[in-house]
Amino acid sequence: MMQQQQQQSLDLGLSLGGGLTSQGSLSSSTTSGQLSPWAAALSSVRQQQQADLPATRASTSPDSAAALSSGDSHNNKRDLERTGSGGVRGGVSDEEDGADGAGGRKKLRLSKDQAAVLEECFKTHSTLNPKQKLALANRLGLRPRQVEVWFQNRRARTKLKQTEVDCEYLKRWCERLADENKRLEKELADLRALKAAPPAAMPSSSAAAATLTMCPSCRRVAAAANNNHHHQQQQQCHPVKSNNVLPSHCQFFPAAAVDRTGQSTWNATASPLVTRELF
DNA sequence: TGGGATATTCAGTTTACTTCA
DNA sequence: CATGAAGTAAACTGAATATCC
Repeated sequence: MMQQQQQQSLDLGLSLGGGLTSQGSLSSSTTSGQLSPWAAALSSVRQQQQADLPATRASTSPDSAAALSSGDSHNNKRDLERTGSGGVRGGVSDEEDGADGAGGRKKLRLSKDQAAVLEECFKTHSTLNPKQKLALANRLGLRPRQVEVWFQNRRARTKLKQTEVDCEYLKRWCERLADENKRLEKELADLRALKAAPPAAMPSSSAAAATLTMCPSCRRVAAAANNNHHHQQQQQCHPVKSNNVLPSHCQFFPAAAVDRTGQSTWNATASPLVTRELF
């Protein structure tokens, strides 16, 4: 038995799921010392092997408690099997041993403590291996299947939130591109107007060309003669290299799109979630 | 190497329950 | 207080995929 427990403690925390590894906000906070949820789960396994009814069960719904009290070994054995795609419709498959004879699917509402523990564990690992699942279930007085379902739904919620963040990012990026497009069209119109200017204003075509300047960095062309170009208005296109950040108009596909460090060009409203690789 | 069995995850859906007007 | 709509989350289904034998 002790060997099994030691093996469990070795196994726990070693199966980081690959499903959401791109979501650094969930895993980045993890440090080597943050396996306490699993350690606690393990210790609870040891405790509950000696105690039949853990206190946390009082907070679970009647059907859950009934299912548990109706015979843990039976339930655990069944839960180790998958309910599977061929499972009985309506959730009766989980309750068929007398927990809810009426046949209707009763829904458990997790207590705050249970939810907190699950959240804590989810921060550490977004997926569970079977031993982790069992340990958590024992600690919380839930069935392994319930823990498994909770993690599935939690992953789905996380993904949904991340999708919302991505959508917001794309929306803002689209707005920026539209602005940039508008500006370029205006610039093109200016150039065409300049080219079509009457010779009276321009003594020669070479003289006209001489009045055109180009920013060496952004390669934007403008007439130096008039002060309309932003280079004159802003003194310089890229005035001071204070922060090594290119101006926005030079960032058609900004580093933010592939930068996972959060250096987004629109991070003024930095989201709590991570900007994903979008391109 | 191909195929069946099994396990796991995910996307989508259903449904019990809660909240609020 | 009763009620129905809307929202939330637990639970389910089926498909895809990986691994083992």
